[in-house]
Amino acid sequence: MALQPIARKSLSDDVYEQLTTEIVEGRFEAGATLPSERELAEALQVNRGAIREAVRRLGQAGLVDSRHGSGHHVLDYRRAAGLDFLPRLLFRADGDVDLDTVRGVLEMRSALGPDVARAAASRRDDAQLAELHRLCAAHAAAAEDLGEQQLLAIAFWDVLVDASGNIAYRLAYNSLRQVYETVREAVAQVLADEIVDNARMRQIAAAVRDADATTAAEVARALCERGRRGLETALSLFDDA
Amino acid sequence: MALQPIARKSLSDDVYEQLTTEIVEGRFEAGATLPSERELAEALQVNRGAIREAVRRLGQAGLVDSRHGSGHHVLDYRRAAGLDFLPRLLFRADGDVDLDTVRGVLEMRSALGPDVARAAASRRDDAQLAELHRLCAAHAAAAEDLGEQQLLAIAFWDVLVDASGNIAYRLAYNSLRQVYETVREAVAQVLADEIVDNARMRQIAAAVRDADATTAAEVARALCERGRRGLETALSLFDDA
DNA sequence: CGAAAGAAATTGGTCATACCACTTGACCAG
DNA sequence: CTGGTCAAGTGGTATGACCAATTTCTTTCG
Repeated sequence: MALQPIARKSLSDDVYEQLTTEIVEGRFEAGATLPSERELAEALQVNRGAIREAVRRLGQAGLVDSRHGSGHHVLDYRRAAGLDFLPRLLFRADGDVDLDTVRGVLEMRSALGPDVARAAASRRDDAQLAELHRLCAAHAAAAEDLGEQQLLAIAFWDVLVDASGNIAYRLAYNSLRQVYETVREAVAQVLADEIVDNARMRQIAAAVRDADATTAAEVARALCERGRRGLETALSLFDDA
Repeated sequence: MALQPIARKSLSDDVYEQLTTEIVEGRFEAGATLPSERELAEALQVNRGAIREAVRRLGQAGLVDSRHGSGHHVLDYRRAAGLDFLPRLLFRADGDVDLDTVRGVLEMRSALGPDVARAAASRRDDAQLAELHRLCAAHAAAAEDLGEQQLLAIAFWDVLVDASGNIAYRLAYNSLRQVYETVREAVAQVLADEIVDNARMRQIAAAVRDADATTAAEVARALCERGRRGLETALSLFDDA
């Protein structure tokens, strides 16, 4: 593996992680009140400012509701958190990947992907079209290198999402991608069938070029389903073991 | 209008809003560096802690990248922000609603809604099923009261999303709903065709009961499309004016 | 002159302490 | 039962200081 920049985490990052973990794992139940900022500062041996920065972020993420004079009240993250919080649910307490979350992400991608391609076919501009074809060619040239093809496939979807001209798709894609990046290398083999499918990438690019929304959506659906089947196959082998 | 709780916003909330506005409207371009915390504190006449709380949230939202000793660097929110940031893009500088964002949200809903219904049909439990039917009945009883029917329709989808058993759908729904809530009353008339469609709600509930995923998805698609057509019709009238 | 080394300035990160503003609950007067 | 008062607890804001990483400028030396 290539060298990685050293991950520096500030104190409040650490506090944030600890608190989210406690909440997700139910040690602070919905409806409960967080310990006071002063108590948390004492317990975690950090300054109150660090606690406040972390709790503010909890509020933004939709995990707590802060009320002046009353305290920080824990919410049900399933009802109040947004898609940005999904990466935080990918790993469970024991460090294992939560497979239901992975399944959910792929299911959502299968629902969105076709419509992204459909929209891109009707709204793409020439620069995006050219970039799609360039990526298809690079992808073909990178055969035998799964990791590289995976990155190119990501870049391909990135352009497609841009071409869809839908800011909601753009932001949702960013959120899902954050989950994907976390486990990218680990799932490369599982998704290999999809990742190496240069033919379908080209078909999508061609359909987008021809403004053939129906074909673009249909091929995108088939492409996403390949990855999904790959995962289900891997999981079924897992269950047998 | 019913009495509303008084909205209190803290200083850091205000700072956060101002900074997001500046970034979204391009006065701080991607790649640029934010003024130092000390400068911001001086300029906005608040203490540095309030600035830090706000900037931390910018970092969590994906708008800036903070580097010790270097500064807070502005990112391209279109590429780095997640779906949680969508509500912040709903209103433009002049206070008008950004119609492209509304279009995008409805488009995304049309893509997800059918798959949510499909998944719900295969995974729902009895309690969720009963709740769906209860909401259908209440919705029928609330005819003539568009606002009430709108709330019941939201509750209906809420249960459906739960029943889908997909945490990604759950969180994405939460994000989209935050956008919807912001303009809920304003768009009730525009989406009226969908909101009053008790027949399709019942069809979905029935299909979910019968574990008929295909029908559930198909009817959900038709239902979402009604709302979308309502918006497009309203917008076309708008363009003529 | 140019590159390397070092010093200074700038910036984010952390800390301690104080005080203000709001909420809550207990108690009391009407 | 209502409304008022009060004290304790909690979040919100403010200062001022110092640490740590980075950037910029200056100096030094080949």
